[in-house]
Amino acid sequence: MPQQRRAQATRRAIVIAAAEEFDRADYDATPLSAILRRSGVTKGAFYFHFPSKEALALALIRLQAQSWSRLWRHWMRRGLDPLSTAVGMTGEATRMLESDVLTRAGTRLAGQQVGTAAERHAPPDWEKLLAELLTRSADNGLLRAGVDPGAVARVMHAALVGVRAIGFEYRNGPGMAARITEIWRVVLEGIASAEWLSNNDRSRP
Amino acid sequence: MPQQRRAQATRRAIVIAAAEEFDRADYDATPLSAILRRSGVTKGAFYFHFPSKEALALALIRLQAQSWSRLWRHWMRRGLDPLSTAVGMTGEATRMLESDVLTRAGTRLAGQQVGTAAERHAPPDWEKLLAELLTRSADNGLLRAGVDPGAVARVMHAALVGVRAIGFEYRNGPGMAARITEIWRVVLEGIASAEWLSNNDRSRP
Amino acid sequence: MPQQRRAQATRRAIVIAAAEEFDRADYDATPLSAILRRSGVTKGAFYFHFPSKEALALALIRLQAQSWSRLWRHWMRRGLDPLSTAVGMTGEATRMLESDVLTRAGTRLAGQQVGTAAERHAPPDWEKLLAELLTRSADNGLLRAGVDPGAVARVMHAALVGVRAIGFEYRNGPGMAARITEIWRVVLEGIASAEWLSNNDRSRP
Amino acid sequence: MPQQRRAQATRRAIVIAAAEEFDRADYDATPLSAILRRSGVTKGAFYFHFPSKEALALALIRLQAQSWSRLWRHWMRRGLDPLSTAVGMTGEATRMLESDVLTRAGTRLAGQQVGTAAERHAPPDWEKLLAELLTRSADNGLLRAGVDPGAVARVMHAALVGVRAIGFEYRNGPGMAARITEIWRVVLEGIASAEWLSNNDRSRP
DNA sequence: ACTCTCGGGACTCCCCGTTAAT
DNA sequence: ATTAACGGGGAGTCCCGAGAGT
Repeated sequence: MPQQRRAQATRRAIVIAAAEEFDRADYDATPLSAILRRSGVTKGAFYFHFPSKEALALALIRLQAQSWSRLWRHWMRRGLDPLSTAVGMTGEATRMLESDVLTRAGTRLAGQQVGTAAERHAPPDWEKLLAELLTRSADNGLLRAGVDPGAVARVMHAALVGVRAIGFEYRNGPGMAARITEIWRVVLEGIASAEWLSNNDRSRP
Repeated sequence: MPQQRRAQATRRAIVIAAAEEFDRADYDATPLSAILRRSGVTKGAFYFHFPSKEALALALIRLQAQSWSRLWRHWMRRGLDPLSTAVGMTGEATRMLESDVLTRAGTRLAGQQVGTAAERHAPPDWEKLLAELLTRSADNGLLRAGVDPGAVARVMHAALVGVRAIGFEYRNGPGMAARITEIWRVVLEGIASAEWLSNNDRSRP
Repeated sequence: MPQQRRAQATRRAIVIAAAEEFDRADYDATPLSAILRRSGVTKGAFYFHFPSKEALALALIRLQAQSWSRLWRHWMRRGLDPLSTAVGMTGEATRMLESDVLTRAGTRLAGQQVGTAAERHAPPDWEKLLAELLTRSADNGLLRAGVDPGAVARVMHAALVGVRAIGFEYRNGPGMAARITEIWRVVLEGIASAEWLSNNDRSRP
Repeated sequence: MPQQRRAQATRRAIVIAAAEEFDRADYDATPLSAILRRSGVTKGAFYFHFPSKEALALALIRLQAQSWSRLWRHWMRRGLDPLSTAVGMTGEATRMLESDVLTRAGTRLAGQQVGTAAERHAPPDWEKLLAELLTRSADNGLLRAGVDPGAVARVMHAALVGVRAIGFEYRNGPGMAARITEIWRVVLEGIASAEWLSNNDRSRP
């Protein structure tokens, strides 16, 4: 166990270098050699830690799935009202995407056909999560009458994915987190109850 | 002249086969051989029409840019109010993405790092276009007071991109066009003037 | 058609170089690179002619199977008595193995697990062929009473294979063809009828 | 000493696993990893016991050479007449090949180019041994007049090797030992003196 | 002192986009 | 417009030692 100190470091180096490379290009367009060069790890060492390039990508995907799970649990436990939870959680998720290569690469890889669908196993389903939070918001009277929570969930999901894609591709403009804040501002204006809006005036940290 | 007839047909066959292949996988993951097999064109013939695989991809990107330009011109000429134009145009664009492989492949390729950025030359900037339409909408009193047209443009742009990405990746759920309609419905509720809303009741085909 | 002239030459060069290399070591122990170096053919050229290393080996196996078929047909048509046919045919086969690398390599490869058994398809069955010839010999009274033709066929088959293996491995001693002649001499002494022996005195060419 | 107990067991496990693997495929086609997996020994442990994969193979070859030596000594001491000794000894050798993986693998490896010829050092020379026994048989009047003992030795050697090769490759038919018995029957009919034959009627155990 | 984990690269086959010869 | 050839680079496997661990 203490023996594995060096091994752990090597494995970590591989994962980080891989994240940085997979963040720049597709799975297919990223040669293993680039990851090896960046991490300063030889082929032999790599294949000691991972059975294949694909396994490495799947590891990244799994890491990112875990990140989201942790994030969700954390926000659920904070005990905020569902609408604030949705806003806050998506905001933090976006900031994570901006700041954490590992999460970013994992998310990106999850959207490509790497490995069998089974191996990627159930990607984190933002749409369903948002639908739940918004339904509960409606039940608690945080949404205006007549607003369809499912529709709003789909809107926000699309916007989230879009912001991510724009952030990945264009890499300029307001920055992902700012964009998400802006989107919530516009959408909330149309769906949130007057009461919720007045209570959460201009606080979207 | 009769000679060029056949050349045109060959070129067209290549482009269509390429679109169908590039629509299924990334640029890198799509071997030229697959395109040749599908189009029934030999290697030699291909290299007569295109200097490289990359040039073919760039041709598809250019084609899609032209599609969008045509679409824009068309909707500008219809003389609708700017807000209806934005709604109608994005709807039709989405339907095109759903029905036309060529446009779809081109759009997808445009989002990957194929060729130098210069060669892809200015991608069609939906965000700017929407900003213009929405600014004019604000000037014409079609938006509620206090609504920031630029922000709305960014929201819709993100949503558009997101819908496209979701459609590409997940390939299930409401379908792109239905999603876009839904998004407009939610967003318009928050930004459109009461007058515009009453005039454009539930007509988002 | 005149065009294929060069292709044929290249293909031939590959096949011959492959035979020479496969004759020196096992399929697995023979790197493709050695074949390419020897033939002066580049990787690209090779893979234009053969889809894989395995396909090349299978081609050699097929070539050798054809050689044997041709040999059999030739000796069958000569109209000799069955016993003389068996003796003459095995002798010539052995001389072919000694002189022709192609046949030798093919025979050797056929005995290894290259490709699926189906792809190697029915190896030439010397044992069955010898059994037929010897049975006919018995029917024609060329064998002594009480001799079991099947048993003799198995003996000779084993001896043939053994001579081949010895020749491949040890590469010294009397030479394959001489060994086969010798074996026949010993065995015939015990099985051939007095009449046949006197008619075929010391003529084993 | 109690230490060496476990070491011996490990070494033995390696040797047996190696035999089983080398019996299935060529030296080159057998990865060291397969042997390690089968024996449950780690790479490090392996390289403690053997300096290289080749050394392991050579150990197997040596083991088999010793097996043969022991077999020879045993039959020499039995005091049978030389011809019966030859028959009995080859029979038992074949049965050993059938039943003992270790001997089988060693014999197989001895026939491949593993290590330098010097390292394999003088393979057990069946041909010479048979020649000696048969010469003595001739001297003792066990062979018919005019029979060349050396020729018969070469015949039987080839048959032996052939039977082994057939047994390795085809794995069907009468079984090695039965084939050897059959071969002796046919050959003896032609070479053994009437007296020997009548004394050793149908006893080839 | 002794295991054996971990790391090192050379080498495997082969697929790829591309060009030369025709 | 086609057939044929080119060679760089893809992932992955191999046998083996360096050096970290007990």
